[in-house]
Amino acid sequence: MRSSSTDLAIIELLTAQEKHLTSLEIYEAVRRRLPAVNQSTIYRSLDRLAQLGKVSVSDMGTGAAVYEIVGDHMHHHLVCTRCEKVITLEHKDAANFFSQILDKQDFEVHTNHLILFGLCGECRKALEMEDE
Amino acid sequence: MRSSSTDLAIIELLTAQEKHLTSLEIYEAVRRRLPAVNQSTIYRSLDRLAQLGKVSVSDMGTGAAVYEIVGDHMHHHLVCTRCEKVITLEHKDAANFFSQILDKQDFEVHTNHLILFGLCGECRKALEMEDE
DNA sequence: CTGAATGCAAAGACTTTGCATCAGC
DNA sequence: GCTGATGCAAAGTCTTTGCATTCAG
Repeated sequence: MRSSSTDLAIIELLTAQEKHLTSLEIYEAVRRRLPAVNQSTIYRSLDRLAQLGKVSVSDMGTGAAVYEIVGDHMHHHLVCTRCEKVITLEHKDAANFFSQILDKQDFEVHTNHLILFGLCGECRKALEMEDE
Repeated sequence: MRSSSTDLAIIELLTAQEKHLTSLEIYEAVRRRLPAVNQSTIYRSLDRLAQLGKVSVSDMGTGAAVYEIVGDHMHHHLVCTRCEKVITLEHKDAANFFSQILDKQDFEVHTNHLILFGLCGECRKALEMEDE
């Protein structure tokens, strides 16, 4: 049916990719398959998919939201603010932290896609060199 | 000196408040003291203060960034997505998580103001009632 | 005088919305 | 025909930028 053509294209795109994409990146990629697609359709489709819990939306503070498929294997991202590298953090490494919060603060964290900014090892070393 | 009048007004405002404010809220509050102040001045001032590490900027996914004073006592926020309540999470409760990431992933988290979304205890109970 | 901060208005980036149209049931 | 998805264009929101002006030192 027509209703799912855009949704489907997005789902397949995000499933094939393993990283988060901006709406613009998604728009450009989907347009290769559906040349007539409009950007507002992408936004509407993404909203729908987010509502259904099929994609996650995060704001990385860059002005543009990023979208990612919600798979069975939940994970988070460590973003290096110097080299922009994105490192995956397995959910199990955060699960303990989240359950501690539930115990101590009686608060159930729902964030299904945590993004932490900082410095990766290489950039830390590079910065140390610079300081000398 | 003139250079600090806006900066100072913002610092004092954010110090008096204990929560994060949007640039618009800051603009409107500062305008009560400095009626002629321009919104772009607020943005430039906030940039400056963020650069100096005096305020933290976070994106709560609402489209508008929120700003908060960086005090000596670092903390994070748990935001209930149902009742909008904001709970403070002491940094020491997150420090362990961050140092684990440093050990395991060789990544130094710089996020000085983490915002986690989820459900507070009251809302969890309320939702359980609804389900019955 | 010089450099930094400001006001103002315009531009920019990202996203949403109103309305007519179109596909599928 | 009805319902939901789409295209198109306009508007909206938040933020940035260029340029002339103003202030402090």
